[in-house]
Order: sequence, then structure tokens, then C-alpha cells
Amino acid sequence: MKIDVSLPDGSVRSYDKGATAMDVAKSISEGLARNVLSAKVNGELRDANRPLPGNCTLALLTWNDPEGKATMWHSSAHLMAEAIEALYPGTKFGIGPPIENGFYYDIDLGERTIGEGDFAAIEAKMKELASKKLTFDRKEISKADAIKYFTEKGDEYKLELLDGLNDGEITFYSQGNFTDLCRGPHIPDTGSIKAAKVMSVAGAYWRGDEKRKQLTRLYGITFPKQKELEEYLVLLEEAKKRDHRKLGKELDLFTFSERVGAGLPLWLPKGASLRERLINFMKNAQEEAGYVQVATPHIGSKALYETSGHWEKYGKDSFQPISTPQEGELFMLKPMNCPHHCEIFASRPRSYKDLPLRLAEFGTVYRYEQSGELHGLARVRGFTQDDAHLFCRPDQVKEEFMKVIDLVLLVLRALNFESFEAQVSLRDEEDRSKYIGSDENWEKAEQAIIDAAAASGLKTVVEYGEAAFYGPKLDFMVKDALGRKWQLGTIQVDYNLPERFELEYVGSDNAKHRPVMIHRAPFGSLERFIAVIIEHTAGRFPLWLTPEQAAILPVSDKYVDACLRLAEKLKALGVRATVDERNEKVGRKIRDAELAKTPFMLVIGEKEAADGTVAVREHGQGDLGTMTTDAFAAMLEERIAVQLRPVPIGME
RNA sequence: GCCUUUGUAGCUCAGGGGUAGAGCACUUCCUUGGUAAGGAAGAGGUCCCGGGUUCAAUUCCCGGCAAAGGCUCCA
Repeated sequence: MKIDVSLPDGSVRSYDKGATAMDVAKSISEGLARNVLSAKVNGELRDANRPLPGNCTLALLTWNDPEGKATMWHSSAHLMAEAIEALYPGTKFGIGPPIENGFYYDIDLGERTIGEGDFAAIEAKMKELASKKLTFDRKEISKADAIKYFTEKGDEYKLELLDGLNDGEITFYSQGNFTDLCRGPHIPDTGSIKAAKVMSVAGAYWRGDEKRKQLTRLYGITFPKQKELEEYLVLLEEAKKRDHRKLGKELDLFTFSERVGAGLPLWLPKGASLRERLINFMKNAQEEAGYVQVATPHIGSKALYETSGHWEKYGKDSFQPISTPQEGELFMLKPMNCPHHCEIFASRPRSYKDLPLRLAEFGTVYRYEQSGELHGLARVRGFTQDDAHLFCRPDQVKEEFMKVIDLVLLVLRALNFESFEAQVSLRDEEDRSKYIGSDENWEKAEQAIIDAAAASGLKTVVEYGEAAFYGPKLDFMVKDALGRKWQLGTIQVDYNLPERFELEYVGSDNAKHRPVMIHRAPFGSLERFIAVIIEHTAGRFPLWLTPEQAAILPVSDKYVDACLRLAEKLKALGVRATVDERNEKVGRKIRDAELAKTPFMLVIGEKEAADGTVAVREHGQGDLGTMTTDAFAAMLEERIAVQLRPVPIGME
């Protein structure tokens, strides 16, 4: 008996019945066989050493495949569990899944506690066990036997997990002295794990339920090469250095004050100027795209949010209504701009000829985020959205949506985000109670997004349960310079709010029609966006955006006057530059300007003051030589033009 | 919101039941120095806030607030 195996390259190979994915790998090359971690058989993840079920499609997964990594880390969780069981007998185990960077295992150590000081011992034990090349053995087991095993072991967590499983679908995996309830798959043996590190320890509730016992969650990561672990640790160090909270302080961009309140950022002059430049950039782009600016207050009556549905949905978790001397009068801090914009649309009769109407506002909104969620600028309670609402006819939705996609891509290009993906965020497939509006409207909106994204040539991934409560979204996830993912811009199609606000326009048929709304914010929020660009650029902002483009450094205070005149001249030429008038040596001024990440330093001494030139030094590059002031300004202008040049849109 | 940890000068941090410490930053003076830290002197603190224990609390205990990490949540 032979079976046919179709490989991803399209080839079909024939094997004896009972062959495993590993056998297939060996038949291709020894090297591949060494690197195989798991396999995808007919689209299903399986152990590489399990016999293939018959004719099938097969993809061999290695460390280069995300699913291969996940298999390795899942197995590593088991390995860590074995190490923990060896070091701390009697430990009970919860769950131990792979995560984006590594894995964790939730454990119950009883009276014992574990701290960073214990990590080294666990790592050593893991490495010792890994080097034994222990195989992961899969075993199908009856529910009764499984219960018996964990009852004898006294592990109530596993028993609870078993409770939710059906007889006949239960499997155990064993390696060395450790046996775990597990669906698998696992790597062939622990020999692929060459480097292991326990990263951190934290508390986590059993099954994420705060009413239940808190277990100890141990995070770890493993690699097939020691060198990769070292590179990973370097990356973590780099991420720490780029932390926007740290850089925000060092670069004088923003601050927080206990007295003002948690999650309420205070923009310092440099940060505010940077923010202003982002706003102007977006205003210009929007003006070209036919938007009009509007402005609305920071509060609105409670009734407004009852109409929009926000009160019902988020009222109890929001900043509570503001009362006035008048009995029964209540106002809310606005959590979104859309209700205000709906009322602008409704302020007079609208014709189909007026559409699309694109109302834009840098609107500051306030949301009561849980205290534990606040995080620098990335998660705050008061923030400014580059918000706009497009009111259009149903037949305009697709084109308008595609234009918004172009705008988002323009923004990503201008800030050098090379890598990104678009996520179609749809309703939760099961629980629909979280959303307002009819199924019919939702389906129209979902289809509109999928169509527009496809027509724009965007590659998308679909996520269920990520929609806004009034409509589905297209969210842009960018990868920063360190490969970390951030959610930035969002575009949403909404058939529901126009209904709730009874918005209408008169069509060419002289009848009333309901417009469709598109909500969109390419930056998302300025706060979050700035947090991301700080970390993406490590504080070395693009020249057009950076608060200070050049530091003018007099060699001694004899040349301060010349420097001040130079600053005036540069200002007239559109260059942002300030003079370092301190009584310090030029070496010191250069050092401080370098640390402040100022892109250019202009050293002015006797020679430059006399002939009106500047000695230019570039951040991180060193001395560029002497040039005229005009030539320097022209160089800046040219560099900025290159940074902002529209690049033909090409997807990843 | 929950768990753990932390909170000392503008910043980074040491210390410790009995009158508060360093480096950097800041002020003044000296120095006028050409591409990553010139020198000296000085000023600067409600030791997060409130309560308790104690002869005595910045230190120990309790409660709050804030921050970090994690969990849950996110219009």
C-alpha cells in the first residue's frame, strides 16, 4: 500500500502506508529532517513523527515557520514543567501554552514561592533535560484513566481541564519523567532546544477569573541556537532603551503629574511642537482629499450619548456625567466625536449633491480606562484623535473607503513604517449582543470593507470579535523597527449611527435617503501614534517632524551674537534651530546635542562668523565640513522632500 | 478593577527606628576653550499622602494615591 503526499511546492511523492512526516523530510534531505519541528497535514497541525493518515497534503514546519516556533515553545513549556517538577516536587500545573515570544506555564507551588533568584536553577535543569534528547510520546487515553492519573497525582487543575473534554479525544504527552494532558503537537525530541531562559514571573488567575486562585505564571523562551537567544536579549535591551516613556522624559516631550491625574499626558513645548506638525501634516493631506474641518466642544449632553448608544454600551464604565446647578441636567465628557458630527450633518437639509461630506476634527476625547491599563502615551484617559466622519451615499462607500486606505498608507509611508498588515475586524461569531443595529446593516458594512480592501490590493487578515459596537473595522497594524506590532489607524463603515440619528439626504429622486458613515483615524490617536514613532525611530525623528533640526554651537561666547543672527536667518529659511549659549566648551555642547538626538549641529567659530558659513556635524555621522548657510538650508529642504515624497503604494 | 513589586533632590539611584546621601542637572565665580563631559563654590528634600505602633517613624504596620510587570477590559 502506498500513499500520495502533496507538498507545498506542488510536487506529489509516494510513500509506504504508515510513513511519518519525518520520513518524508528524511527522503528530501537529512538537513531538513534535523530541522523539522512539526507538520501540517491536510491543514491540521500534527506531530512530525505520527504516521500520515493516508493521501494528504503536507507542510513540514521548522523554526522559520510561526507554527513551527509555536510547537517548539509549547514543547519548551513542557520541558520547563519537567524541570520545575524535578526541582519543586508536588507542584501542580495549570496550563502552559506558547505565546508570541516564548511560552508560559501557570503553576501552583503551594506554600513555596519562586523569584528571579530561582530562574538560573530552572534554566540549568531545562538545559540538562533538553540535552538528553527526550522524545515526546503521544498517547491516546480514556477519560477514566486520565482522571485516575491526575487524581493520584493530586492535580486539581488538570482534573478541571479534563472535565471539559470528551472521552475519546484526550491525549497525554510524555517526555522523560513528565506527563501532561495535552492536545499537542510537539517537537520530535528536546534536542532542538539549545538555549532556554526563564524571563519573568507574575501572578495570573486560574482560567483568567479573578475570583479564583492566583497561580504563579512563569514566562520563558527557548531557541534552537544559543546565538539566537543572545540576539533576542539584545533586542529586548534595545526595546528598553527605546521605551517612549523613558525617551519622552529624556527628550522633554511630555510628562505626567499625579496632581493632574493618571493617564492625562501633559505636552511639553517640544512634544507639543512635534504634535502640531503631525496635525498640520494630516490637515494638509485631508484638505487635498476634500475634507472640511469642524470643531466641537469637549462635552455633550447625556441625551446625545443615549441616542448614539454609547451610554447604554459604556455608560457605567465611563467618566460619570457632569451635573450642573440645574436639577436633572447632565453632560458627558465626549468619548467619541461621531455624535457631534452627526448633529453637524443634521443641522440642515442635505442633498445627494453635497455628498460625500467629509467632516474632520482633531477631537480630544476622554475614556475611563482601567487604572491597570494605563501605559505611558500608549494608553491614556484623554487623547486626541485625527478623527473624521464621511457621510456618503451607499454607492459611494467603496470609493470613499478606498480613498481613506490611500490616506492611511500615505501616513505610514511618511513615517517610514515599511511593514504593516490590515486587519478586518468583524463581529464575534457567537455573541452578537455586544453590537447595535440589524444583521442586514452589519452584513452590508462587512461586505463593503472586504470589497474595498480587496479592490485596494490590501492583504488582510480577518479577526472576529474585534469590531466596534456600531460597525466593523479595518485596522492597520504596523511593525516597528524592532518587529513589534502596534495597532494604529482604523477605518469603520457604519450604517447604524445614521439610523439612530435619523440622518437623511434628498436623493436625485427627490426622496429621503439614509447616508452611510465612514469613521476613520489614520493616526488613531496622536498620543499613541507618537508613542509608536518614538519607539520606531528611537527618538531620532524624521527631519520634517523633529522638534529641533539644528543646534547652533558657538565655539566661545565671542561668537554668540553671530550665532543669534544665524538663528534668525535660518528661521527665515524655515529651519528650526536654537543657539546653545551656555558657557561650555564646544565638545560639551556637541555631546549634549548628540544625546538630545538633534539631527544637525552647526559649529560657529572665528572663521564661520567671519565668512557667514556653518561647520555642519550630523547626528551619529560626525563632521560634514563647512558650507554656506543657504546650502545648509537647501540640504535640509532636499532631505525633507525625500522623506515626504509620495511613494507608489506597494504592499508587503 | 485584581495580584506582585516600587515610591528618598529636577533626573538616575544609595541609605536606614535617633538632625538626609551620591552622581548628573541647576545657580554663581574662574576659564574663552574648534567636533561626545574644563575647574571651584553654592543652593536644593513634607524621604508620595493619611492614620497607627513607639520616648522617637522617612524607615515598622494599616489605608489611600501613583508608577512598573502581569491578569481582565478597550468606543
